[in-house]
Amino acid sequence: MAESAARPNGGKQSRIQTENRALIMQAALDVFSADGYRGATVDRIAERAGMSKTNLLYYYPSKEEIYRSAIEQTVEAWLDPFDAIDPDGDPIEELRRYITVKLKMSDENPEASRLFANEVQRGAPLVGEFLSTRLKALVDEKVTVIRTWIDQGRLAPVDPYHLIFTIWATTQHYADFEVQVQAILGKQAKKPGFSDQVAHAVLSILLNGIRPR
Amino acid sequence: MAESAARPNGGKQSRIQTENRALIMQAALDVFSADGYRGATVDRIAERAGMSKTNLLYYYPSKEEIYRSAIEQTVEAWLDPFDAIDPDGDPIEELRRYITVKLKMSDENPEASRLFANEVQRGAPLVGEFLSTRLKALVDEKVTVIRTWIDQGRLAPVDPYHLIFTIWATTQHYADFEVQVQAILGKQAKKPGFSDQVAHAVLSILLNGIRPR
DNA sequence: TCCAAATTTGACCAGTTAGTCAAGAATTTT
DNA sequence: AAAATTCTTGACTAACTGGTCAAATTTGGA
Repeated sequence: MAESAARPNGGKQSRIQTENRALIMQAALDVFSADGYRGATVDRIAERAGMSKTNLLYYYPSKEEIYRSAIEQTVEAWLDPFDAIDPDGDPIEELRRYITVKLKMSDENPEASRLFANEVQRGAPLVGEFLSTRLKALVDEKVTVIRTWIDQGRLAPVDPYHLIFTIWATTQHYADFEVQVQAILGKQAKKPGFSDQVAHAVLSILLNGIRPR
Repeated sequence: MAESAARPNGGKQSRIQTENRALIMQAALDVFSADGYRGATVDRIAERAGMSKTNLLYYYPSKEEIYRSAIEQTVEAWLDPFDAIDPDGDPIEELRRYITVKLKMSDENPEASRLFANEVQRGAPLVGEFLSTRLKALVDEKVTVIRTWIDQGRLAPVDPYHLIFTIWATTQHYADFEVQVQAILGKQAKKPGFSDQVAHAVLSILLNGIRPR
């Protein structure tokens, strides 16, 4: 008897499984991030993945499951560099590195950023739980680190929560509002060195502020 | 012969017209900002506006037209305070005022912010033209102003474009990621003085930076 | 090669959606 | 008050959507 594709044998995936699941995830990222959960159609995701809708539903049992997988994948990738902020490192260097990594992620995988943004803007029906438990705990932890740095005089006395929000906002903006950035900057936003230029400008503003010195 | 409601007589709107159009626009803002263009349904907008779908379609001929109206309204409100940045004012004061106003807009009308964000993230099918013409021109104008301020030594030498993006990103974040902010800050994010607290923190970071002085 | 399992698909179904239509109810004008 | 206009609605349609099913095709190991 043919088993569900989710677990064809002892948890191992065949070559075809691995390939097709990867194709589906990439297509899901593209379509969900562009059209939102309700706006996306399984047909479109299938077309983008180069297979029939029926076949796609052989690998993932429902639209919601495809979405859930795509979101989970995105969230994990999103958390890693934040978690990596080192309490024992130099504050400015740690934040510089985090901002640089996040800008790079926005540049290289803007669809993931938009998918997550879309989910949160919808009211986070799926990741709401995650936000108020795991993410909140992690943020609280980093906030303590930042407070220590401030107490040691190694960082200006800013509200750590809003500092984190400001970093998230700024770095995500270049993915989420990519079209707007390109409309305003023109073709320069597509040139090779652009992401370095962004990193330099953003770091300059967040590190030094805009008040003349 | 009954004429289209769009122009019942010489352009004047009856009391009922005015009332219902306002109801529809508010409902459209709510629903489109939560579910996106494709995810929103005319039925839901009508329900939210407290009338039948058929009646709603009497006032706006199609879903797209409802969306277009809501977007246009939002864009206009969004442009005003940016346009108001005064070349002859004090740079820090002008930017402080702009940031404060934008934060207030995010606080008071987060739906509008999310509607616009959603449109841009979708690839700006409707406002794309606006972004690369009118908005670009306005941004270029303000960039010149900021450059002058920098040349006069009244502002730190930052890239004006990215300064503007940073301000937009940060101020919009509190509307677009409202759920995330609340999940992390808890109930404190709902208290009366919260928006002032946000304004203070964001201004402190953007004006002074986070490097210790 | 042969066969069982895995993969793929077209036809189909039930529910939803944008928009139409004709007719009834409310409001304004005369 | 009567007539004309504006407003409102339920019933309907055609297109689309998520998901099922049985049958065909392909794959990989013995």
